[in-house]
Amino acid sequence: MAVQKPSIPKGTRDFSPEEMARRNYIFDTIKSVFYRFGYRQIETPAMENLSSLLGKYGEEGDKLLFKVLNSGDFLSGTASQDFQEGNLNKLSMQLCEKGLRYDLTVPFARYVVQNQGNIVFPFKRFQIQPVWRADRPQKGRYREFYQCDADVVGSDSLLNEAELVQIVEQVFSALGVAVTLKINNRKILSGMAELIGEASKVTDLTVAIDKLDKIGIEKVKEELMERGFTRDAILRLEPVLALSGTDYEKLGKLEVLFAGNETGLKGVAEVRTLLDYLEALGVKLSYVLDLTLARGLNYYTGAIFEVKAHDVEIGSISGGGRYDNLTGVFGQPGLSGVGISFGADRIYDVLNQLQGFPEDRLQGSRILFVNFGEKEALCAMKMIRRVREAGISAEMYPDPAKLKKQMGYADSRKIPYVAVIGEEEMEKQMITLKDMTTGTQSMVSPEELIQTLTL
RNA sequence: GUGGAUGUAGCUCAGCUGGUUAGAGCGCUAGAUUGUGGCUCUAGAGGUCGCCGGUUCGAUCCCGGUCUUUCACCCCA
Repeated sequence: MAVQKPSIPKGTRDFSPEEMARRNYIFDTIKSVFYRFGYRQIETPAMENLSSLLGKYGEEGDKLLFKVLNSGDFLSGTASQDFQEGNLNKLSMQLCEKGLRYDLTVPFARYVVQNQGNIVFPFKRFQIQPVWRADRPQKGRYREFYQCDADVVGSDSLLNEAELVQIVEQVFSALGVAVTLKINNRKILSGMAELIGEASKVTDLTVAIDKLDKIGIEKVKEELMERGFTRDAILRLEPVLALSGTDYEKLGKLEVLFAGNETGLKGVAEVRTLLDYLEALGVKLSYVLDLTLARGLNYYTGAIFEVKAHDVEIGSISGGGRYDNLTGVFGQPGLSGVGISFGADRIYDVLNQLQGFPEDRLQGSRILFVNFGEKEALCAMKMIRRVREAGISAEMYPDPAKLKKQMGYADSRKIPYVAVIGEEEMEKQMITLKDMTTGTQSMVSPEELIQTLTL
């Protein structure tokens, strides 16, 4: 067979032991916060039925779904006419009935409806799994990446939102990353659309104004024109976007503008309540009401969140919001949910740039036992059993290689201690223990060895 | 999906506006040091110059295509 160059698909990555140690540090930190807030873990399959996925993420989202080709005779049921005419949508539905999950929220909604008989509401679950998007990769954007989601369904209370903000606070304070949480509300955005007489174009409006701080007001106006907004509508929008002051001041001004605008006023009231909660709770996280924050996923109906890291140029590292009827499309209407999602891969990139990983906690074995040959190795293995029973990670060099080589192995693996058991040590029932950081070594008893390593 | 860059040793990169043997640093292997890592010195291994095709007496270099990586846009974590 011809030798082929090893490679992996575009936008995917391998993770080395060092990278996994760092990734697990992130996962463990997030997980422990989730547990602390009473969330419990579930997992769902990598593949969902395509019908569960399609139509949940908007037109763009549908295009980014990875579809899985049917097994067996996947051409049966297709018509050659469709191939000739290039009816891609129809064909893809016939060729693929499964797709890789695009996020964790929609599979969760499916899970909730499918298992509604066994779920006690309100249901708090978290989920840490990879998701896949057929996007063109670039900085901080991969085709396979991990999300860490915590969601509550079956409760309308804004206390849930307040809890999610605290989760964000605790996760990033534990990781030592300075961030700002942007808060907005989809009802405010709907109110804006209504206010300017373009109620049917909420999505177009949000996509455009989301770019405000990036491209400036003039470009946003241009884009709105392109998206078919009237000059008059844009004129009326401008003062809303220009609202300034503290969060509460902005809310006050909005309230005046929204007079008689039911949806808009409801959004203002929700944000006000949330801000009140956060203040009463003494939340130290930096947060701000950002009226231009939109977020693309079109299933959000209430609060929306997005987290930006300070000091690092990267897209949002976390986001979420409330969705009132995601379970409705699966046949269980009236269940409101709210959740937050942490982008583990981007958080990794941020911590990497900030050199924020606690390297000392991320290593492997604490001690390496040198291999001098069959008899000595067996004796060392016995000692290793005792060391491991004491809860210390230990390993032996599996081959009787030159001592220099074994030492070099310990050095490159950053193993802090090396134990040498040769003929002399076997006779005396002692171990030569070398401290690799200081370079000193001494003869110790098995008990002393364990004691040294336990410190 | 649109537009721009990129690909030479395991890694980071040189390579003269197309010429005979493609280099460096780091890493790796061995030795100096047969029971002691890091530092030093010595030697060595390692390349179909991303892949396919074209132009040419001759291509790592020029042209076309393709794939990879990467940047911006769209969109998004």
